Amino acid sequence: MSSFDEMDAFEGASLSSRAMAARPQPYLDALNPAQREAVECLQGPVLMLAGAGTGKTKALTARIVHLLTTGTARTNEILAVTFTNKAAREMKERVGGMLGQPAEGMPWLGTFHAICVKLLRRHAELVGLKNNFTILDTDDVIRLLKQLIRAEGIDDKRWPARALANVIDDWKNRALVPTKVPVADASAYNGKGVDLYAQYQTRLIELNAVDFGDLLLHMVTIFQNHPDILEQYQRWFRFIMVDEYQDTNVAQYLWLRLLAGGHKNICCVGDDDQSIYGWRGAEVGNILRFDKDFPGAKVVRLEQNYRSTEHILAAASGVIAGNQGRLGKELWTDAKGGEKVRLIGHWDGEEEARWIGEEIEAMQRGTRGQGPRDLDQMAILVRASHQMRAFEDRFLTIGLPYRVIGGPRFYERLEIRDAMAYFRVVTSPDDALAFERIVNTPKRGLGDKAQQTIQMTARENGVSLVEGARLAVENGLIKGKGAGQLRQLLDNLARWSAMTVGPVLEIDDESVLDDGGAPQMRFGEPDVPHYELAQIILDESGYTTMWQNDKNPDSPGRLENLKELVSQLENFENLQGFLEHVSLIMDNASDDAGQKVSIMTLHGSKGLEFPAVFLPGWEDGLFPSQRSMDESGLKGLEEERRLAYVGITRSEEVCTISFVGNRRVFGQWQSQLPSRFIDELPDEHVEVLTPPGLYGGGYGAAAPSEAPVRSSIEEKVALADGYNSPGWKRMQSRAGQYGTAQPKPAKNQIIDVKAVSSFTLGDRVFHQKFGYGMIAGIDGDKLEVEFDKAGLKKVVAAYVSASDDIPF
DNA sequence: GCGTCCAAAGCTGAA
DNA sequence: CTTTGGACGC
Repeated sequence: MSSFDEMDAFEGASLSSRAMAARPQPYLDALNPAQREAVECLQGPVLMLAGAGTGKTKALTARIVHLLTTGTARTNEILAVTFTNKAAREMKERVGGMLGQPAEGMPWLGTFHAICVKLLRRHAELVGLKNNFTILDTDDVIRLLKQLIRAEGIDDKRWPARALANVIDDWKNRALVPTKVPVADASAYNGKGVDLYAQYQTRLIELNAVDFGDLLLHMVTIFQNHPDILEQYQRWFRFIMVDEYQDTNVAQYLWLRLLAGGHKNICCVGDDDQSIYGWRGAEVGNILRFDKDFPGAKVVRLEQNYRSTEHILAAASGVIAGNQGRLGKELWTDAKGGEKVRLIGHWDGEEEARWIGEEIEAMQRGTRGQGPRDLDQMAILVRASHQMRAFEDRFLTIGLPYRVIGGPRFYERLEIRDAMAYFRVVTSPDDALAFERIVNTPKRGLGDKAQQTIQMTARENGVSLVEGARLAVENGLIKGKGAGQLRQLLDNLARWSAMTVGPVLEIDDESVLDDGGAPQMRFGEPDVPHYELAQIILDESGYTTMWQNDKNPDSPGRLENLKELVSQLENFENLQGFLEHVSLIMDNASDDAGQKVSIMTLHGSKGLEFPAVFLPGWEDGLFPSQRSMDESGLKGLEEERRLAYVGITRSEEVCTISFVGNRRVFGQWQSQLPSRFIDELPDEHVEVLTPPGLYGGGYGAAAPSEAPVRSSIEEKVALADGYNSPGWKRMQSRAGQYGTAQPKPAKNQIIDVKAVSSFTLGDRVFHQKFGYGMIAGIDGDKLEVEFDKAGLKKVVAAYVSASDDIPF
């Protein structure tokens, strides 16, 4: 086997033939002809069209290994980009595995964002940044935009900052700097979009900060404006590989095209049928026109699927066939037989969760005719994250271990973000956003007015916020209790800063590029270990105490999280390194230990596979998502369909699709129709399950206002026998017409003014939040109601409806 | 300046 | 149903 030491012996020369002859290449023997073709074609542009489960990652990693063992490239000459950290990690591991040792030497294997951070740190000054710039996450961005919006006198209720953030993000994805935004987009955000975008960019530079989109955008700008720098990297990255090419947006596409422009040794791997990120600017067009960008490109199709049984594959193919304008691949498999895709309907979401929970337990015990399965082999893939809740609730109840992947992330929690803001202020005192966040957390008697004074002082003197705060307090502009507390905070900050050491970025010069070393960042040695410093900061700032004194039931949990945060810090060399890791790798540092069922979104499941997969919530409006169809029409629907395809193709052996008749949306019952994708599943590859017991099966027919009730046996039978018949479908579409016309219960059923007067003392009423109660008093349009559970409350009559229930 | 109460909005998707 | 932000009272 090769090793990096051995490879050093080949340094600097063109060695392919010698190396090839000298080394055994077992990784090549493990490939099928198509994979091998793609792997062995090292020079020139290559497009690998790889369907789901066709050994794409295997081929990609084999290609890297092939580049290395043939001596064609050295590890640091290969630029390999992925979209997720998960994918990058996996590829590193697999390259290491094939080489027989860890692939530490692949410095340029990573996500677009991680690689761009490295590059941008080297060239930050070219776009007006310092090399220790901060990376803002979505939360910071929104807060910043809100400030700008309010400064413009725009009502941020009518024009939410979030909407502007989306617009700007969209422009950045399309590699549009403010001056390049097309006239057609001038109306964006009430006509103020472009102006605010420009302001926002200016502000970011002032703050020495970037957002996610900037990482790419700035690098594209630099490459475009500095041909010499671009050329350096073109020489440097002699081989480029891109995973999930169908998901690249315009900015990423330009970035790649610029870098590959010289040698054109670029190998892109993708599957147009798995393009599911159109909403964040991905252009399927990139993959469709690859051979126009790179004339003479070799196109290889991987069509043999090694993952799923033929029924699962056929079901997926049947669904995706409904899309127009595909490059067209025909997946096939040697694996014959297996179970059909299973389909089941339930009364509501709770029952769906209950049934899936039981099914999982049965699979675990092996009583479902398959032999026992580990929980790790099972996954629930949902369309929208709010669907997860029903499963979590249910699994907690029955004590079924689960793990949520990509759910509410550790680093997005309030306490973690606060703690990190402290770290940020300490490591870079210019970080205004972080300072704003912590200045009055815990409460230091520094409210709106004091904070405005700080802002003004800073602006008038042209200094940072921290500096402005010091000036303000020294000049007695801040009064009362706040002044002393602020002074103490500032002293603390200065002290903590002295205990750490700022990043000593050693910008490597040309020679480093030429002699083969990757650009490095090095940091000085701090006086106190950073993890101890972190603990000190949290304790001395009073932040820990704040939660200790908080009586909320979740406070202990928050303290736990802070402890966890500090202990994770030990894995990093310094606070800066940690902060960067956090901003780029928002992975769930979930406890991998133990057997657990995975719950995740369909988007999050891409690239994964499980023996048994559950796909709940296949209902029109939820999946395909109404919003997607409203916003993007047929294009949106086709993307949803690809999502369905991705979901089904995650499964190896058992795939169970389910839908419900009633679902609670915003706490209100809505009747649902089965997804149109269910109609598109080929009958001969689907088995319709009869719901067990006497429950379930009904949908759309019963008034959703009542709590779920037992459905009739007739309904159940109709579901079991008739779902495939044209008559059933017609019935369902009719039910849909009636269904949507049905009066909605509770909240929406607002009682008009005339009706209000009809309330009298003693009437039974229903309130969406407080439940049932009796009217105890009437005061204009307000009612005093003695609620059965919530006690006496004064509520607006419009939010109460008459009820004829019987108190229990 | 801080806490409490109430009305309104929100649930795609994510580095 | 849950979360959030604004209004109001202390």
